[in-house]
Amino acid sequence: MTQTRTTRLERGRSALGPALELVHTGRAPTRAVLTAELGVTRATAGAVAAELETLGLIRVDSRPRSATGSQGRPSHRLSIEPQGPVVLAAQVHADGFRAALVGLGGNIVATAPGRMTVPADPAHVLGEVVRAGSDLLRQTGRRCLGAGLAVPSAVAEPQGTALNPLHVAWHAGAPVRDIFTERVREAAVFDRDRPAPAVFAGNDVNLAALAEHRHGAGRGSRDLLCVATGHRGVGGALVLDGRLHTGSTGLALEVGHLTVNPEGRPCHCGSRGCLDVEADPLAFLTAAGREAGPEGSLLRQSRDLLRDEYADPAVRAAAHLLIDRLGLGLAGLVNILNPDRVILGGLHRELLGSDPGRLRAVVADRSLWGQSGSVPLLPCTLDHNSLIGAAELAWQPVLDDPLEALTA
Amino acid sequence: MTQTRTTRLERGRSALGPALELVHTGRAPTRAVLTAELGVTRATAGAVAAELETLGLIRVDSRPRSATGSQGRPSHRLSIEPQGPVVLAAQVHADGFRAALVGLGGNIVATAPGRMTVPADPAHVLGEVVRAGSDLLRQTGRRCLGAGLAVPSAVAEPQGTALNPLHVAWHAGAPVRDIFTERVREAAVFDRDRPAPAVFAGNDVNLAALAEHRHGAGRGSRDLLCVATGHRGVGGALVLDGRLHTGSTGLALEVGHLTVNPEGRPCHCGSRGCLDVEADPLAFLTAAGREAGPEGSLLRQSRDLLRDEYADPAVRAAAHLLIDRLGLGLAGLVNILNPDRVILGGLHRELLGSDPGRLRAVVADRSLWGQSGSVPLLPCTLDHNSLIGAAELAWQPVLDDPLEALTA
DNA sequence: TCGCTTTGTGCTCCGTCCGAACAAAACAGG
DNA sequence: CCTGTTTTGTTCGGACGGAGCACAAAGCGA
Repeated sequence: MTQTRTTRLERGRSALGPALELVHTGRAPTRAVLTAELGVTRATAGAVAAELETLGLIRVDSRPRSATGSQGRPSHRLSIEPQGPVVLAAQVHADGFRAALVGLGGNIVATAPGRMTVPADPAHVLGEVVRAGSDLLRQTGRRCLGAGLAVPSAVAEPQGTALNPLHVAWHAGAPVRDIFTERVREAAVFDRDRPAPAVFAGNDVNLAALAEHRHGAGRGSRDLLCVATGHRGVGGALVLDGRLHTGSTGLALEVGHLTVNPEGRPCHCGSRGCLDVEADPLAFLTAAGREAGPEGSLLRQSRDLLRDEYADPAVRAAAHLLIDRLGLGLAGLVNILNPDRVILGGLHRELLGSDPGRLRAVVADRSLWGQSGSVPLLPCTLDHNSLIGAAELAWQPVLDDPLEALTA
Repeated sequence: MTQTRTTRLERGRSALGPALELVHTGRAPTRAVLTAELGVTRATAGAVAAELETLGLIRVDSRPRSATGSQGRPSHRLSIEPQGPVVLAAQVHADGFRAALVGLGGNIVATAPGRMTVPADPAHVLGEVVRAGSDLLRQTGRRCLGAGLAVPSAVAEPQGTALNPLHVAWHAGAPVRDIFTERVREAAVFDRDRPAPAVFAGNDVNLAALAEHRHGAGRGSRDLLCVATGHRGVGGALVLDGRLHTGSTGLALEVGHLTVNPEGRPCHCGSRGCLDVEADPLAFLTAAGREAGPEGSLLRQSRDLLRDEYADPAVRAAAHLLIDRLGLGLAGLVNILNPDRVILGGLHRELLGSDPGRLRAVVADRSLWGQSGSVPLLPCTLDHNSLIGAAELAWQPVLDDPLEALTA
């Protein structure tokens, strides 16, 4: 009897995956740098780069367009193949969705927005999302290697269900990953002659953090904390060693119920003064004495207020109040997670911009150890970071083992 | 010119390390299981086991003492070589220290306690520790492959300094790792003809968690949270995928300043009602209306009280109060970290034992998502878990690459 | 005793990457 | 323009870890 091999240590034994990841994240602009980053010989790096080019994933330019200025033979330049394959990425938000085709390197190749004025059930919304995506695929004629979805809700793993999809009026526990998978398969978006790739879904803040880690403000971080607020509530995410930390059931970094104001208003969780109700756009508008508009416009409304009426003492006071509460929450998270960098998205990004010194001071004051207190606070820098993060999820199998993903 | 190799992807390319780790943690009792766990062929597993035996680390018994009951040829049994090499492990606590020689598998081969009645500076204490350890080595004649130290303080990385060594009256920022390293090198504890191995230091709760993960209540967990209290303050630790998560500067899981009682007593951190002052032995004794003894006996005093006088309504009320506060803190941590298991040490272990239902209910009630609420809460099971954890730290290089660590 | 099942062992083969020698492409200086 | 220097790319042989296969060994059950 022959032996049954249980593939366990099998994943990505060659340097192909790491090499692609280096080009993907822009850390290997030339073959010489790739050689150094991989820690292999020039011969190996050359073979690896050639194979990735053969697979149609990267481009190797032997004619460097510009002299580097340094001595020696110029190295071949490496870049993502602009006509290469894409993945289907989508983001669902309070009042609509956005579908896109995203290439390696976080390049958005094509994108299409969609609006939904009435709350619609997930099956309908995701059907529209996939229809928009497959339209884009037909128009561009690209090959599609995977699909990823960002939703404004915690996503339970391994089920792939949306647990608190507040903004989109779906029922708690909606199996968004399975629905999305089904719609994508129906649309016949992938190569017909090969096994269909896995389809992914994740929380939008988590995916924003992942995208920022690979292509934005989080580049180079080994221990990245991201905190962001959209319209209601506060979300968090942690990227450890380049991988999203989702916890054992996908529910890690649900930071909304940290206590930041013991005398604060009651929260639906039973406590009071939670970050969720003390540091989101609604809290900001209330603190500034403004009337809150419809749910899907709270972020825009807050952002406009902060930018256009910062001279108004009430607005400034509200900003300071939110900064202080956010700072308290961040300090608690820094004490627990000890990240090497913190990036802020949504309204928190604007608050940081409005008074960086104040927020840094609060965090430094309330987190232990001066060293942790000096953790850098940075704004998110990518447009559509959740969308790009959804694409990262879909690209991951290719990054892990390009050969397997493309030919096996 | 020949190429300069920068060793980067070099670590542990063969299956030797993973195999040793499986035997070390008891997950590979036989060669057949080892084959399955490694996901390699029987031939490879056989070669690997033989090599580990040659290195003197494990024992391969071809004569199984007991029939397995199942059909087929009985597999060779694998076990840690009882006469194999050891590491020097030590733990410093409020009123003394303990030195030990620890083999693979978490086996304490020899141990020696030490007492210090007056606060002593770290250089003196660690000198005594190493003296005790090298005495043990001389008595047993074992080969020593590394050294690890557990201290009741956060340890900053990569400096290896003790940031808040409250119980031992050392100055904040004492370079304990360097001092320990120096003393160990002076004592000529390692093989003379080989480069001296690295020496490690870590926080005692962190190391307890690591030990429990490999040999105790945390076995098999991928996402283990540990919370414990000794005499004063509360410590936390997280073991992710079998590795201690220390954060970017070693200060992760400083959980003492989570707010668990908004109206609580002020804490030195500037806030009030912190876990540190609301859920440690001192808080328990105070709540029970008892006079607190000397610092180094608070845990014993609390434990005795809980065991012997639980009938006393004041004691029971104090226990319930602490359980409620601890539960609030655990719920916050569960929301942030989403562990698959929580283990409790020190007084928290006893509190769990005194009323498991109450603590589980509080955590379930205050952590989001019923699913996370049902995260298992378990007591620590190992004696001297910090000590064994310190040994784990010292064993890690051997587990990562046995060949390199033993012969290179 | 004879199958049946499971595990251990001895070979060959293959893929990945190292190491070294050599070639190519730039710059600097005369 | 030519030459040496520097840096990078290329080619080829070989080491090494592990797969795959055939066969042997060691237990159970009838």
